[in-house]
Amino acid sequence: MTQAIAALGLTPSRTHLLWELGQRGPVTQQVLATALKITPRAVTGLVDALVGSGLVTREPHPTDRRATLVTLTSRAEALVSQLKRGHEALARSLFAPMARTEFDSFARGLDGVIVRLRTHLAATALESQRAKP
Amino acid sequence: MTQAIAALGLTPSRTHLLWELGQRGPVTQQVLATALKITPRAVTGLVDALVGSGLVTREPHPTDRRATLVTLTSRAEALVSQLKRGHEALARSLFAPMARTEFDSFARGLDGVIVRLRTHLAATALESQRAKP
DNA sequence: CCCGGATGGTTACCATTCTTCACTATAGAG
DNA sequence: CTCTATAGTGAAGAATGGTAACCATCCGGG
Repeated sequence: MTQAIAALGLTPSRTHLLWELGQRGPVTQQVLATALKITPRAVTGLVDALVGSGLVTREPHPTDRRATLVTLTSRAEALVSQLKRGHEALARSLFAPMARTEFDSFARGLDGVIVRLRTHLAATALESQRAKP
Repeated sequence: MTQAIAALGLTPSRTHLLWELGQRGPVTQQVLATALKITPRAVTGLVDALVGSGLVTREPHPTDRRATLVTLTSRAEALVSQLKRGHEALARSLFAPMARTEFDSFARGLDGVIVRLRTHLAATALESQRAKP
């Protein structure tokens, strides 16, 4: 993905933000911070850069004067839909050759692994929290 | 992995370098650059930091006076084997619950996906090379 | 109504990772 | 012995992300 992204003159993080914005429509930077799993401070920098590139605008929030709504420009919307098409094409070329039953059991296996990984991460996160205070 | 790594007072990149060094034994920085898929210049910085932490030493290459051999200290070796144990334990907890046949077909499916992904990457890499000159 | 705590965003500062370009020193082929 | 390729580094900078301090605004309980 990084290759295709760089070809469009974007960095991975900025693209990730555009992608989320494409999924959710205009949202506050807090929402973006949560979606991207970064701090609100980091969102500020990414939005600054994208505003500078004319891919995003900051609009005032209609009811909360503290917040800003980040919105895709039409240029960015075209770009995001191009990314989405590329993503779907890649996914198809990776998984289409698998037989249906083969794909299903593969997906089930992967689901199990992910569940166990999440469990493990939650457990170790609790441990480090207990180690701090 | 990043969590477990930080708990040992290491950064991800530096740990990756130690890991590779653990797999290969003493090697030149060129070899490390290739293994880590970064430029030789970046290796210099990582090795500098690890020398500062007493985890690695720079030894002169026996036959090539331009090159240096990067070597793990005993402290780093203990640390790497601890990482390896953690890695194996995690892998077991993720995959052990799968039945043998289930695991086999999962692994086969994953292999296929990876092969197709590599093919795709190679193709797009050629495209961007053709676009440059 | 208003006061105090919570929330949204930003300024300032720093660490990490990695890159490109220029340069030195050594190897090795012809 | 010269010419080129290779190993490593200095300088400068881009991108990503974090913490701490701070301001403006929101909102609920007195």
